[in-house]
Amino acid sequence: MTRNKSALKNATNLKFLAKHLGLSQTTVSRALNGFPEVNYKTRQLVQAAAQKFNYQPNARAKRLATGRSMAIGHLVSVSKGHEIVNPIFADFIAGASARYIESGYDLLLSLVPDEKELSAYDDLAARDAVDGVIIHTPKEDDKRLKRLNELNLPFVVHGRSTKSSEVYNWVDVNNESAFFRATEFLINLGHRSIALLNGMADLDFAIRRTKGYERALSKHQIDVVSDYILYGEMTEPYGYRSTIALLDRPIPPTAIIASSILVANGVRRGVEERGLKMGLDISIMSHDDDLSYFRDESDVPVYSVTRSSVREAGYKSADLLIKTIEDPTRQCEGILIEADLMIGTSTKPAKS
Amino acid sequence: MTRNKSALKNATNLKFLAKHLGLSQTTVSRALNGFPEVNYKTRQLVQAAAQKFNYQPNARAKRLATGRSMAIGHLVSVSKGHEIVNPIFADFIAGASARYIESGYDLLLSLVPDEKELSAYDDLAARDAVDGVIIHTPKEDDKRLKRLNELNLPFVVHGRSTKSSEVYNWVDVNNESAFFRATEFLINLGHRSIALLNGMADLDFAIRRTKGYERALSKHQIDVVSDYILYGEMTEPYGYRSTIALLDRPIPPTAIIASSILVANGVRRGVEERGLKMGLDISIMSHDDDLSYFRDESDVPVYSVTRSSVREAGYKSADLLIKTIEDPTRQCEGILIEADLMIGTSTKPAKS
DNA sequence: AAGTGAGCTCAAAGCGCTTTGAATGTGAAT
DNA sequence: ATTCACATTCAAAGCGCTTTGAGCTCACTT
Repeated sequence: MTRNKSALKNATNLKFLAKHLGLSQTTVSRALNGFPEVNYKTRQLVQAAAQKFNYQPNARAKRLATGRSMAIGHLVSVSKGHEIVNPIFADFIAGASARYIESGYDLLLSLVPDEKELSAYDDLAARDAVDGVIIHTPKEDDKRLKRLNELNLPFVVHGRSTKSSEVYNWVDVNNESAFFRATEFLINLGHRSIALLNGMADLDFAIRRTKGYERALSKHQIDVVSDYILYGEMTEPYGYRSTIALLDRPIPPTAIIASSILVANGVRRGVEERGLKMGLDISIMSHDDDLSYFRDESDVPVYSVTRSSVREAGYKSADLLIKTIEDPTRQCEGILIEADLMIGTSTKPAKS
Repeated sequence: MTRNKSALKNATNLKFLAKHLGLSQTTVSRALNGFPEVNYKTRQLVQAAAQKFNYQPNARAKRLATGRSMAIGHLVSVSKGHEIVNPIFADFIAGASARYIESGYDLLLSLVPDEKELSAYDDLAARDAVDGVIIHTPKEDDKRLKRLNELNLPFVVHGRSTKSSEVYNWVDVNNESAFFRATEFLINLGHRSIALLNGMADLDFAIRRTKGYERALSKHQIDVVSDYILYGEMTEPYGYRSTIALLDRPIPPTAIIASSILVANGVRRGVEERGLKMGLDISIMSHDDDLSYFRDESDVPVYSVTRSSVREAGYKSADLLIKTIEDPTRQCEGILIEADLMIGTSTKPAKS
């Protein structure tokens, strides 16, 4: 083990400042933290001196003294083998980070292997390293919720865990309604065989999406063909491969709904490789997380999509978590975000 | 200000453990931290008890006592207006995080608005919140390097800052050579008018890429047409728009080099919209950061690319930073990664 | 003149660890 | 029996902040 001397990066500490001002540490600390019992003039002097010496309270000491970590944990689990980082992740984090900065929280990020997912939360709690966590991509019955409630660590789920019996905070897009509307929109255009390229089958949002899709079909007396519902990791190649497979069937679908814009890109590739025109020969819809690096600024959007900003979801999740941390008596809350339905050129009436 | 009582999430602290064992805190601490002066049997007992009570030293207290934050900062600057999070970021972080976990560091992430970029480092240093930082997407003469050296905060640059006179650690892909090879590869296929869809013009890597591209042209006595070099935010729509513009010129290029696989996707969209066949009618190359959600697992790769794993760069950057933090006397080091040239179906000999 | 209370300020006690420097016990060497 | 070295262990002093509880002034009542 290293026996490191503290490098003392910043010599301007409270002690120094207090001595310099001829005041006690108590008064200086209170002056800077906005306590009312400090004389106006004293506070002015203290603030001026703090400014002058660029004094910032040492984060480590502050955390120990207050018993608060002023940090939020984001654990992202990565499966061994196919180590895919969800591309929506970056935008979600961007939204959350903006909210954290407003309240002075740090964002602690950790990518953990699948199998260590649960114990990673135990560690975090035992070390008391964060004041709360955000749960990403929950399963239909996610074990993490129970564990976190037991650990008494505040958390917010991005998404939901339908079959979990836990009480918890969540922020979610109305996936069921979004995919219901997308499907119905295609049905109203005359499409009868509509394929769904969904995410991984054990994820809660994927299940809700299927549900919305099936509800629309049922409503219009269209049989659900289980062959038309595919599940997989939402990558561009997945969209491509699935599309090729679908188009090569004896009876190919006339419309495809993709679970993300990345998948939709793969779908387009497949469609074009088979010499078809998107929109004209086959309609394509997608869910769109409004990712910054995929944003479509053109006047007429390319894809017809159900759109919902994942960055906004990040901001709202962070907001809810902070409220929960700062008021432990607070009731759990769920925030449901409705997606917008945007019509682009990728959907056209079905050929008759 | 809140006057929060410490919630005391985990009652199993050192004091408790020591009392329980009938030992001093000193001995328990040393037993757990592997100090040699602890009796073998005592250590066994201590470790057993720690295990039993799931004792983990409180992170806040440990940090204050050791004077180390055990955290690395990643500041990502986001421009107001077009708030784009670089998509390679997620994979880079994944690589870095893996290395941090090995050594017990936390990863502190913060997205700061452009204009606060420098002061954000000051804050981090003054609060003494991290032991080091990683610099993302450096400019050709990046002000951050000087600032960090002044602050005496260890750092590693992902990329380089060619015109900076600072001494610093870096991990970079050999962009110049990669784009030289890509360009020469196209030239050898008979292409003479080759467009380059580069990243933002003030970024160091973009400048190096242009340099490699121009060097290849010069070597083969081909005039550099400045109209053929475009700069922009590396998104899919940028690839698309630029391609349309290029193809609609009186003399369109016969080959296009894209700066990222995301841009290449846009290029393909433009090419196909103009009714051309990728490879056959126009050759496309790209740089490929081997992003997890874009990975092309097919036998014959779609794109011809210069490939270099950004995740690996993340791991190496983290490794270099940790070494620097743990040995402050260490000399600065630069790690240059060569990209692989992979031939796909998107490049064919130029039509004569 | 004594009593009261508001307004400020302070010394000191944590927060839960690590680390220093001293103390103890043990057996070998003198 | 005394000394010395070695192996263990411990009490106490930080780390740099926040917060408690007390104290000191000064103005204002009664």
